[in-house]
Amino acid sequence: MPKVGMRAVRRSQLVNAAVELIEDHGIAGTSVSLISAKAGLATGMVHHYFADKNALLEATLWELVRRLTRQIYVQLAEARTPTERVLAYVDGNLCPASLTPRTVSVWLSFWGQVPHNPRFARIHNIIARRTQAALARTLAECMPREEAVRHAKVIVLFVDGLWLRAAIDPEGMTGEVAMQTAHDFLQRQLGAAFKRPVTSTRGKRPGENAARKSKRYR
Amino acid sequence: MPKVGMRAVRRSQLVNAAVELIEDHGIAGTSVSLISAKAGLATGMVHHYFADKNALLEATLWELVRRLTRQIYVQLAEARTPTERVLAYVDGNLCPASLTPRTVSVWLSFWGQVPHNPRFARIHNIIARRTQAALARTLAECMPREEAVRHAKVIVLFVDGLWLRAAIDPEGMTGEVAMQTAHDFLQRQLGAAFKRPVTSTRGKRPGENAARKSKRYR
Amino acid sequence: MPKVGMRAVRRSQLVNAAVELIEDHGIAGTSVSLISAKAGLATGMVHHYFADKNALLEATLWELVRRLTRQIYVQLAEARTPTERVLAYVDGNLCPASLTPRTVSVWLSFWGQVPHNPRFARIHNIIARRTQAALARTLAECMPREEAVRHAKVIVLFVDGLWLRAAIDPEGMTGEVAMQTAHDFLQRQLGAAFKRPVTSTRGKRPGENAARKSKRYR
Amino acid sequence: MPKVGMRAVRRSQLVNAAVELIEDHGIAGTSVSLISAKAGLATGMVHHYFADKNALLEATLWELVRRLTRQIYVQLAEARTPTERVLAYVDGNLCPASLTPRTVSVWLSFWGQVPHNPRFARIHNIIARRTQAALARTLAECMPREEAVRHAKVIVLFVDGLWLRAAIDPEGMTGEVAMQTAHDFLQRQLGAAFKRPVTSTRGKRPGENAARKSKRYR
DNA sequence: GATGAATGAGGGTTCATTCAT
DNA sequence: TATGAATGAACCCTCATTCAT
Repeated sequence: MPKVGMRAVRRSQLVNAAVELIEDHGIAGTSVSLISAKAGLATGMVHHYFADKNALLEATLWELVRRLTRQIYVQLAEARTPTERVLAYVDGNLCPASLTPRTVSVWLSFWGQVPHNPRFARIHNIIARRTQAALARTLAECMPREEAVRHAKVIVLFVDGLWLRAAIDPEGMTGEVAMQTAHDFLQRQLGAAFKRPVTSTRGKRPGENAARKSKRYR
Repeated sequence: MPKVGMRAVRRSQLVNAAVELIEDHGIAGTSVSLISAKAGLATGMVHHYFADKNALLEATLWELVRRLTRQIYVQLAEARTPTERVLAYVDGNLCPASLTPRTVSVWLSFWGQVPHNPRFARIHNIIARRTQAALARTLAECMPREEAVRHAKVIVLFVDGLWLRAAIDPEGMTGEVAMQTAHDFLQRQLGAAFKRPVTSTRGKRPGENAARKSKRYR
Repeated sequence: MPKVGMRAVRRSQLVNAAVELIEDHGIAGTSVSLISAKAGLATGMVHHYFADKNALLEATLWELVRRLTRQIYVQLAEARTPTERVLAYVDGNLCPASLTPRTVSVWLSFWGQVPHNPRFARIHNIIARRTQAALARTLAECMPREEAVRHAKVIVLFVDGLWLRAAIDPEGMTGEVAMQTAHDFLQRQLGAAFKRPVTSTRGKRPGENAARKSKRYR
Repeated sequence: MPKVGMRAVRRSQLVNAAVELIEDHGIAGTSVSLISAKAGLATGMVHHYFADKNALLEATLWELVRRLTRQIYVQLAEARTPTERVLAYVDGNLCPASLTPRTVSVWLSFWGQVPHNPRFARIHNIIARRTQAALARTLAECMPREEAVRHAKVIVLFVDGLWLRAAIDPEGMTGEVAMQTAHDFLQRQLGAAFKRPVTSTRGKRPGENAARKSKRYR
């Protein structure tokens, strides 16, 4: 009889293998047989557990989302004030653990598919909307709703810009630089509302003690 | 003697065909035979005029740069003050003529190759450095050098963010919206230094009467 | 489970098809698609069972070595004295079963690749060394070691010369002629040490009753 | 009006370029465009001066024959006795100037084509017959005709064997080694008829002072 | 005489996918 | 559940040859 839970295990094996391969060779350089080989499985398994290559890639994209979300949770775990929570979002996206050249490269690969793959486009839009909404909600705690939305938009755009830059110039735009740039920006952008001195060592310890709170950023 | 000047003509044909195909199907979906077919040439011609597919793609990327630069020239033609020149840069990048879904899609395709293609990476870094320097130089006309550099960085990042967003959500982030968002942002970001009321209809007429001034953005 | 043992079967099919095609059209005229077609398989199979065309050709060369070795075994099976064993080597190389125009043609094709293919060069050198050593060992049974080595070298060179000649003039230099020429040569070259009257009909019956003895020529 | 003699000049340019390329990359790796490029001419010129690629290769083969013949002339120039003339033939074929890895490699390339190219086969047979006849004629000056023919055959085969070996193992079988091996062999093979002490430095100076005598080896 | 543009078939190779076992 | 054999279209690229200029 079939082993229980095999499905989840196998899918996870394949997805993780796919992430690594896309990091190294991009989506174009990642074939089904490479994925199954790296996962230690036979080629046939990919189509046994996924409808086709695209379905596997879609699951892979969700896995990326999950990983990034986890980083944000890590930061959120210790955030107490709205200001800190905004920072947590930004830092979760830009901390060295998130903004590695490899990670950024995978995201870039998927972005490149968006215009020709409605499924990917949909996922990205969901994420973008979710993120912006969460950010706006947080900001609304200490400023008028309208202003909060406007700021949320700007922050998301700025973070996206940092990611794109990191992808194109991984040496010049490391996680450290990106965080510093973002902090400076936030300081000026949010002005008085952003009182807290942004000097903490936050983002430097990707402590595993978090990842439990606030489904809001999921 | 064989027809003279064919080289330039054919290369141009092939590059333009490549742009169109990448707009429609991405780099992955753009094969050499499709390119030559769209250009109305035999498959062999691609390798007669380019070392390989990659060389053609590189030329294609430069063509994209050229097109974008031309839009910036269009805007610059009528810019008189530093403020207007900063706007010209931003509008050249975001005006509806530049930020079409198709154009954005091609750029995204090339960005996706950057981590695995040193040639593309080099080109993108050249452009980024060039752009930021030009912007900083312009801003330095009305503020301290250091501050100018800082603003230039932020503006470039913000524009990049807008492009990425436009790529992922072409409906929501049209050229018009992008320009408006950017103008609002600039207004706040540059503050007093940015006195001029940004309300012009600029960017809506991609007049061909320009493209002559200021080698600085070249 | 997939069919077991297919690997060996398919590789053999492909190698045999390659031999036939190279016999007929040379290596240059033997394409992967021709090979797979002659083997009754899809083109993809070649790269499923071999790293690339070169790996298939390498396996094909080893198959040729195997076939030639088998002929030598056939002759060795009935050899009792050192003299007879020397003759067995020579006859195994030159008997009509070995020295057909087609066989010679395939070898010539591979020789032609040697200067530009290190793998082929290596294989040929291995064979040459092996052969000469075996011959010298046998000759050493009835003459001083030094002399045996000298004779072995000469015999190998002479046999090579006969192969080259057979390749260039298959009509004039048939297996029969080659054997007779070699026997005359050996008679004179080895002189007294070569007492046995070389008149047998050996080599004319490629009996399949042998191929078991003496690992020495392996 | 057409420049006189251009034909010969151009053909020579192309043939020499072909020799160099085949030395480096074999016949398979030598394309028409490579040849014309190396000759400093346009691609079209090959088909202007030769019927097709094969005709050029044929001319190239004849050029190789010419070069080898010239080496034999060099040796023949100083040969006085029949014995010396036999040596001259052998040395002309094997002297370091003739038996370079590159030269041997080109010949091997052409041999590889022989079974599938009647034109090449014909040329090779002409040369072989010519050579053997000349050698037999010389030997007949100091031994019975029948014996001379037999020896001529053996010598030619042995020299061919040395070439093949040199092709497959250029390090081990240099011109020097080949000459020494051949001299030893001749000494023993021809025995009393071969009185002259073979110790001269012959073959070490490819003096250009010869190349005039005896059309017999042409 | 000389150029190199142009062709299109064919080269080796990779690939997602299917399926018998 | 799991294997990897099998397919064949499509990939990029090379080539000998022709031909307008």
